[in-house]
Formats: sequence, C-alpha cells, structure tokens
Amino acid sequence: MVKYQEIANELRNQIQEGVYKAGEQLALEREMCEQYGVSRITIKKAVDQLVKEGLVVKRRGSGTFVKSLANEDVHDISMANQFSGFSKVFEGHKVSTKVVRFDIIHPTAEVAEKLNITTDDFVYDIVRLRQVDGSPVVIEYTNMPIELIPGIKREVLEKSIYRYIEEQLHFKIQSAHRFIRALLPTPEEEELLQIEHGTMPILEVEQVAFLDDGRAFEYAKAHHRGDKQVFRVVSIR
Amino acid sequence: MVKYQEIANELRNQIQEGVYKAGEQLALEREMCEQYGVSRITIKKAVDQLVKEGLVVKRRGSGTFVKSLANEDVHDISMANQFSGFSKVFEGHKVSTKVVRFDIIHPTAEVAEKLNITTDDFVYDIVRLRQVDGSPVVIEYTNMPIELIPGIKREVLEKSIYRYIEEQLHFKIQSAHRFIRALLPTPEEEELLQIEHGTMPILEVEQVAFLDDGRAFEYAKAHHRGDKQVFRVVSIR
DNA sequence: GAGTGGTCTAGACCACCCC
DNA sequence: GGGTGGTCTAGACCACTCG
Repeated sequence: MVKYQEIANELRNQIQEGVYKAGEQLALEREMCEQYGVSRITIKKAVDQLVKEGLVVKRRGSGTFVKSLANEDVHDISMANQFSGFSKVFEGHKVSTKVVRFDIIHPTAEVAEKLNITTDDFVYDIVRLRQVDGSPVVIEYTNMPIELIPGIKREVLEKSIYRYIEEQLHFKIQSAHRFIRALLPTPEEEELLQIEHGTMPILEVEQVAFLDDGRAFEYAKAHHRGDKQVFRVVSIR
Repeated sequence: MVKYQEIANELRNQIQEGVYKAGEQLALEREMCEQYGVSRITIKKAVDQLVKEGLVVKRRGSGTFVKSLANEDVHDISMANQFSGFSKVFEGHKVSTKVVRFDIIHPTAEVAEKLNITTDDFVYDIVRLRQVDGSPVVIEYTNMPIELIPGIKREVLEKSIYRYIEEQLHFKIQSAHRFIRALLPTPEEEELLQIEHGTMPILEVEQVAFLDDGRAFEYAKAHHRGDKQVFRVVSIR
C-alpha cells in the first residue's frame, strides 16, 4: 500500500468515526505534511481521493471541509462510483445462476461496433437469470468475442465470467461505460423475474466493458427488477 | 486555462479526429514532456484526465492506449460523469416549466437528515413539470432550506434554480450524490407526463446536492419519462 | 495582507511488462 | 535488461478567500 492511500484511508476513518464532523475543517495540507512526514503533493493526492469519493470539499483560499452528509451516507460512500461485477456486489449472499441461453452467433451491427469487431466475427450469446437468496433479481444478456475471451464453459457462467477472465485468462478489467434506463419487462422477463404483469419496471444497465489494454471485451444489458437494484453515483462538477 | 488542461484538450481532439485511432499507443510521457516543454507530472495530470473520461487506458510497463470505443461514443464522451442541472442538459431546446406546487413546509425526518437540518427548520416544497419542445419530460420534486437559499420566487422556478444560486446568491455548486431507480408512475404522474396507464416506467434520480463549502442545499427527486432520459456513467476500477 | 489550495518543476526511485 | 507508467520529494509561484 502506498503512502497517499494509507493517508486517505486514515482520513476516511477519522471522518466516518466522527473525529471530523459534518462541516468541520480538516487540518491544513501543510500541517498534514509535517504530521505524516510526506510532501505536499502526497497529501494532495490523498485528499483528492476523498473529494472523488464525495466525503469532503476543497476551497482554494479557505481549506478542506467535511461534507454535510447524512450518517448513513457517510459510511458506505466509498462504494459509490465503483466498478464491480454482479457476483462481487452480492458477496456474502447466496447467489445462484440459471443459464437461459448459451450460444455462439455473429454479432448484430450495433454490438459489433461497440466491441470493435465485424459482423463476420463470432461472439458468445449468453442469457443468465441471477437469483439472490432464492429470489430472482436480474437477467443478464451478454455478448463477448470468442477470440478475445476463449474457452467459456457452462460452469464459468454459473459462477463469474469476470473471475474467469482475471484468474484463468490473467486479464485485468479496467472500466465499464454504462447507460442506465427504465423499461417495462417483456412477458418472458416477467415470468423469469416472477413479476406480476404490469406491477414492476426494469432498471436497465447497458454496458461496454474494457480490459486494461483498452480492448472492449463485453457488451451486456442487465435487466434488474425495479425493487432490487439502486444505482449510485457521486457527480462532481 | 492551465497547461495540463490545454494538453488534455489537445490530446482529446487528436483522438476524436482520428490522429490516434482505437487501440493505438500514445506518445510516451517522457516524449510528451519534451514535445510540450513541461514536466512529467503535468503530462500525467493531462493523461489522467482522459483516463477519467474513459478515452484511454494506462498500463505500467507498456504505455498509454486509446480505448476501442464505438465512433459515436468517442465524440460525446467528455459529457459523461458530469454534473449539471436540468436547464443545462437541454440547452438549445425550447424548455418550459409548469410550477405544480410552491410551498414552505417543515421537512420530513428523512429529508431533514439528508440536508443536515432539523424537522423544526423550514424548506421550500417545490413540484415542477418540465417540458422540452412541448413534450412533458420530467417531474421534479425539490426541497431546499429557506435559510440557506433565501428569496426564491415563482419566476426563479420557471427558469433555473441553479442559475439563481450561482448568479444571484454567488454560491458555487460542487457536487451531487445520486441514487437511480426504476419506478412506476402514480396516476397523477401519468397525467402530468401524458403517459397512457401502464405503458411507461419512470427513471427516478434522487439526489442531494452540495455547495462548494460542503453544505447540502438540495434534496430532490426527478421522475423522468422512461423514454426521454438515459443516465450515463464511466466506471473505473 | 495573510493564508489557503492549485499548478508546476527537475529530479529520483520503484513496480511492472515485455523481450 | 531495458523501458513503461506510478509514486514521491523539496521547493516555487499563482489564484483565490477573507478579514
């Protein structure tokens, strides 16, 4: 662990434990330099991390201040803005997966463009129903180029494709570009998600995911039951 | 404009104009130092900006590479992750506002906690219907402490509260913490948004917005017609 | 005017990737 | 082993806030 992360963690803990309360001013950057025995740029990197997480604001000419956050929001704030696959989000719960479809097809023109391949290439065409603690939560429609992500078997789908990519293929996942919408479920989706007709919308998360060399490796649409998923973001000017 | 922003803009333009294509490697950081006549940290800050925007990836030991993005996504990428009020988003369109409610009340316990005030304080209680080019698009439910944001009149509501806060009160808006969900509209909302019953979901954006001194100044829920709004995010590991 | 964070320098060493 | 980006230093000056 590098210095600026350690300092960021320490400051985050102090805020979450109430050492610094809502609205209070943090120690000055030049003071923290002495306190931690590091240079000012290192302190800046640490505090900038907290700004990105949404815990504090910096004002040139004044100082750094803790945001007036509700108690509940102070504690799980560092989870916002974060990238993670489905299995990761529900760690600790009993997650099961039903593979609804598992084929190889030519991608549509739209998917081909998103993945930077041609419609002559091949992609997996995967549909999975995810259940958490026995209740259906989300349907995931996934396309991945077989050339980039070879060797996917049914047992991989039943666990985590991301874990397979990182642990078996030794790729690193870098980012995801997401579009979020509200939709109504199709009749098939109502059945899979156990929704009584007309009583529940779908939160759609469309995403293109990227490896750390910049290649797009996944085009996916996740259709979440409206009552089971909330998407969280901290937007800074 | 500072150096690192100018360099970031120049690099972004080069990528958008195809000087650097998908998958290609950018000049090395040490090369760019000479090219632009700046130090390495300045180059790093510029390139890190593009990483945050989702245009490139950096790999220690290898270099910096342009992401394999679809053409459409390369060009408006810098708009993602950004904070902006409603009026800003629809700049250039004919926006009209119908003030449905404009009262002053005590906040609910939930809202009071989010705004860091008590239920004995007062907040504006505002409901507005926003129309773009004549079509209803979103209903905004807004609470703001009257003490922090005094002097709001009906004509402010019909334009932009944010512009009033920045231009009249001379506050700066720093950030918004958002929760995004899918909902079904209430009968009243169906009427206001001209939705035929049961044919369209709502994309709810719940947010607490903050001034640059860290104070929460707004609790709002925006209920967007499902067909009129997409929320866009770039998530990085 | 005093004090804050923002930017920038010129250099060093480290962790990691690829040959 | 050679080259990449990541971190860090010790210092300087600038832009801004506030009394």
